[in-house]
Amino acid sequence: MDWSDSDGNEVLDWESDEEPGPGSSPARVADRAGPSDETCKAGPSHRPLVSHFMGMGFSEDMVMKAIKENGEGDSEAILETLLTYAAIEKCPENIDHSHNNCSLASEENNSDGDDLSDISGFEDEDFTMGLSEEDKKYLTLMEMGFHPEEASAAMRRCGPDAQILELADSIHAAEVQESELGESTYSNNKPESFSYNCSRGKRKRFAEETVNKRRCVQTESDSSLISIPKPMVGYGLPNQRITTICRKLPESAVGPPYFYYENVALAPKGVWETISRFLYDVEPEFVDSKYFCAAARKRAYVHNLPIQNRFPLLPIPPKTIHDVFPTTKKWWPSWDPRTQFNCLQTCTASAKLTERIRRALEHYDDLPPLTTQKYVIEECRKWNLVWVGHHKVAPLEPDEIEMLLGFPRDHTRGGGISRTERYRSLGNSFQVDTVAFHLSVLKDMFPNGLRLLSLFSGIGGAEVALHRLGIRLKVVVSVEISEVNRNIIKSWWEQTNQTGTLIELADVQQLSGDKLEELMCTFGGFDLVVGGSPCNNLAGSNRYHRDGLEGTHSSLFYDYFRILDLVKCIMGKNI
DNA sequence: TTCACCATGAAGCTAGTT
DNA sequence: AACTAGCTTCATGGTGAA
Repeated sequence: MDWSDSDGNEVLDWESDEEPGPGSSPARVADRAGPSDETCKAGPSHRPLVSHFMGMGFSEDMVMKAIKENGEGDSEAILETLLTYAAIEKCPENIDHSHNNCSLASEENNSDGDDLSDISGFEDEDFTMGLSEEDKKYLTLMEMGFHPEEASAAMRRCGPDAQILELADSIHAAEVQESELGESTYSNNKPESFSYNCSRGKRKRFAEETVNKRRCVQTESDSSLISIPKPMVGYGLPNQRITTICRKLPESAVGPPYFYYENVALAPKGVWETISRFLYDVEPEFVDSKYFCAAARKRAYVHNLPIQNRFPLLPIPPKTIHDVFPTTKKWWPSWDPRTQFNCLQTCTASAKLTERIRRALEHYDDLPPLTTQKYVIEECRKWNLVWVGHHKVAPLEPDEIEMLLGFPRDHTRGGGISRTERYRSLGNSFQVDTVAFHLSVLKDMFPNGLRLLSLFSGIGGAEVALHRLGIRLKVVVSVEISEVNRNIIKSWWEQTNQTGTLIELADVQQLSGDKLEELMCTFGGFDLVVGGSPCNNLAGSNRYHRDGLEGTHSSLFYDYFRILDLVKCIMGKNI
């Protein structure tokens, strides 16, 4: 059986997509290799300093020039200059400006190396505007090629006032210590016991190994807790000028197929460790959609996609409440400081609550007492209420939520779906712009379209994202338990005049190996396996059954893994 | 301490049917 | 009028991170 693309026009080099290319971090690559012998060429007076920076991966010429510019005394300034040089050197050829509206103007302004104000590496002020100094330091560390967790850990160790150089040193020191102890938390080559390689006969061993893995969770979770990076920007945001982060995937994680798994970031302790362990030790990418739209949505994504040359969907959505809903500005009281929404959930505020708020405010003109303000703001934050009149708040309408999440207007409207059901479906969905940004790297790889296996499809967030990216959907096998959601996808499929094939199935648990093999025989395999399994038992807002990954609904994650693993095996990478 | 969180389930409501 | 099914409303708390 030939599992290559049926069109025979997409021969991908699956092994090389994460190789350090021209866009990879000089800091990172050299860091791993250790200081080079070339250090000796540096002048005697500068030698320790030059070695230090060359050890971080900067070229000798660059270091010498930076020292000359700043003098030897100010290491922090030298480092900033070096980062600027690195940015200038890499930007034009490594960032694909054709896909986004990234302007080179500010880069030109910085090209003399004197203006270091933009060290955070962002062109679009939108994204840096709200960031604290601490956040900016974090981003700088990431641009230097450090892993998000390394950066977070160093910032915890060194405190909020630590300078970049001190933080970088701290990370190096930690690495040295780890290597001396013979264990590396962030190592690309994890111990054998952690890996789970797909191989012949694996399907038979699946159940047994799954149980063993589950058992491992309790004992290992304490020693390798994943910390959530702050700011929650993942491997970078749109219009970020420097994308130097380079990650090396564990061998067993490399496709085909590509996979993309999503769930709530703030899951109970140990959950993401378990998910990551199952999904071939790929570390989650934590992203808050507040950087992509006007509503927060803290999620983690485990995927084996390349992270270079991502581009955002256009038009870029507005990121403040006032920009999205200009009419609310008229009624927005000065004492309500919100500029963005909290997470759009599956339930909305009751009419009684909005009435209680109206009554609480009716006796005051403009400035109610602080206790009233506090009460109203608290409820507004909790339920994402907007001001629609004097002293009058209201929950967001379903079509407004559709817009915020990046879906076409009326995507969930009609077809017999109730209003409550719309809220629930939307609350459970992807934020399309965020997911599309991550999936955008597939556009150049699959110019003729791709074959998608979409598990827990919901209202088709992944499908909509790929479509909006202009990626043709040759085949979509969508598995979704809810009939109304399946109808929504089918309706969208017809309305958008798709030319591919859509197959809708109801239950991931019923998707057997045989059925999967049959589908893959028909279509020649899948290029991408997307899924966001239920979060019911993980979400903080569930006060009844927050039972973790073993909960009734959330344990369906294991079906995502089971199916992905089957696809990997059938695609035959190791057969 | 404060804040946020893809929720749940019982009770009430409503439209349709007999 | 009585019944039913499906939908809406309402009240409810704990965990984890900063």
